[in-house]
Amino acid sequence: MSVCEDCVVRNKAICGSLDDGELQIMNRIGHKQVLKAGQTFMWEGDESTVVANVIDGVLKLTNSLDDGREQIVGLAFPADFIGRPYQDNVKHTVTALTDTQICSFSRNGFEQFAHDHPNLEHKVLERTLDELDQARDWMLLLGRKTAAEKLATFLINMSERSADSSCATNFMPQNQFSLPFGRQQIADILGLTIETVSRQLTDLSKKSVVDLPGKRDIVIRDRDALVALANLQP
Amino acid sequence: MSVCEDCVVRNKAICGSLDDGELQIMNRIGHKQVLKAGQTFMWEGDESTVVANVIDGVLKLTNSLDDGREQIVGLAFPADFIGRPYQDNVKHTVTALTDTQICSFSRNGFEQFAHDHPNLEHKVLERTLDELDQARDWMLLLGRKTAAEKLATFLINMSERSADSSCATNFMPQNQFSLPFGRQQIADILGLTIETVSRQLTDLSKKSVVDLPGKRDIVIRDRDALVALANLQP
DNA sequence: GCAAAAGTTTGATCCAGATCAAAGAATCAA
DNA sequence: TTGATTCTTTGATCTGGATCAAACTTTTGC
Repeated sequence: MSVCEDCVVRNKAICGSLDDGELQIMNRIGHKQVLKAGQTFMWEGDESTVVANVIDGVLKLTNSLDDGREQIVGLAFPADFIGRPYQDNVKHTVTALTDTQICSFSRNGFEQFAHDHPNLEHKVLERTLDELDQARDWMLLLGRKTAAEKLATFLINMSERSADSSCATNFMPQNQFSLPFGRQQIADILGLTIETVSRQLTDLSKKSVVDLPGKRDIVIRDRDALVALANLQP
Repeated sequence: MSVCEDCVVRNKAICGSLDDGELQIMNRIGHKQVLKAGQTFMWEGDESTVVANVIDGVLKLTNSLDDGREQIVGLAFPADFIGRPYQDNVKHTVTALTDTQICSFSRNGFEQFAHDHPNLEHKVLERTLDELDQARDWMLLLGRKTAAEKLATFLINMSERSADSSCATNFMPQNQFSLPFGRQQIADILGLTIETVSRQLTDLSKKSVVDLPGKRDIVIRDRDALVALANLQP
């Protein structure tokens, strides 16, 4: 396995808090691992035995009901942390949306290492607090926004996330990007049906707010209009 | 200000990880504070300057849109931690639902203390991870459950939370409890309107699944039926 | 104890988004 | 290249929950 020095997400992931010596130890307990698109890394209810950093690719975190209804409760992009330390069972399913590379650790090994390196644990805390804020923001969307507002908010959000993962020096949101997933997945993120998602996107396209050159491609033509439609909270 | 030894939530709150000496230091930087029912502790977007432990009472965390639509994104019960360390602005409004007592710290003081006491920071991390799991569970409810399922899930959930705050030795969920809030608040938790909440509760009462002796009182008469209606994920 | 205010229930109606159905597009396999 | 599969769009219809409206209940203040 290659050393962390080569790791593309080294500076953005939690390991960014470690010095070279610490990184070597972490290196010893971590494993690079590949997931094919569609492959599930852990299932809701599973015993929590591994945690990982995403190196490349996108994963979805989902909760679902026994009749098949599914809600995507989070997305993990490169440098994000997945898995559940300090808890015996994981609460949501983690599935790769694209071919994915992760750097995984046994939960025990990770917890031990984190215990000895408060810097690392602090990074995990900061990340978790951010994710909690994001999850709570999303609750407003799920509980109170209309379908049109949901789609607009989603597109703005994705354009900002695409910016992060593309180029480290340029944090401008991208007005042109490709989604790592299809219409059904968008529906599962927004708490809508696939038909409603399709209709709303067609509407946005008819209004010339966005272009849809390919099935998964989005071009934002009128960002101000999209922001207005999103009704972002003040 | 009285010492932490008298504090009723001492063992359940994050300060439970501290020894007596540490607690005395924490005591020096903390202030007991009282909030009247309805009083807002911090506003969404405010500069983050204070954090606190809830000693007694219940608070709601909310996000809202400029046209008044509101979503309750969390509840804080005794021993819970509120506020946002490691971030310059808070992302949601925190408001007392009942008369409330909290133990508050300046964010700076708290962060400094946490930095010097990894045990405490670890407790905050564990709590934050739990809250994140809960928030994500709630996203499934908001995005995918029907009104009837939402009400049933809510009642089961509240009965379990009431158990915790009442008696430390007995963790049995209570079948009889009083809610710290009215119908509109329930609607804001579930992403429904007040009318729908009222109708669903009336239905449950007609089916003899619950009794509603007072405006804010709930008696669960048939817990199995309620669990079945809640469609809790497997 | 009584009027005013606030919160809750109930009824009638409406509509945003779901459901059902089928026709395109794109992708894939051989 | 073609047929099969999968995904997406579009159309028609239905319905759960919202909205509008009004009556009822509880709480509050004097």
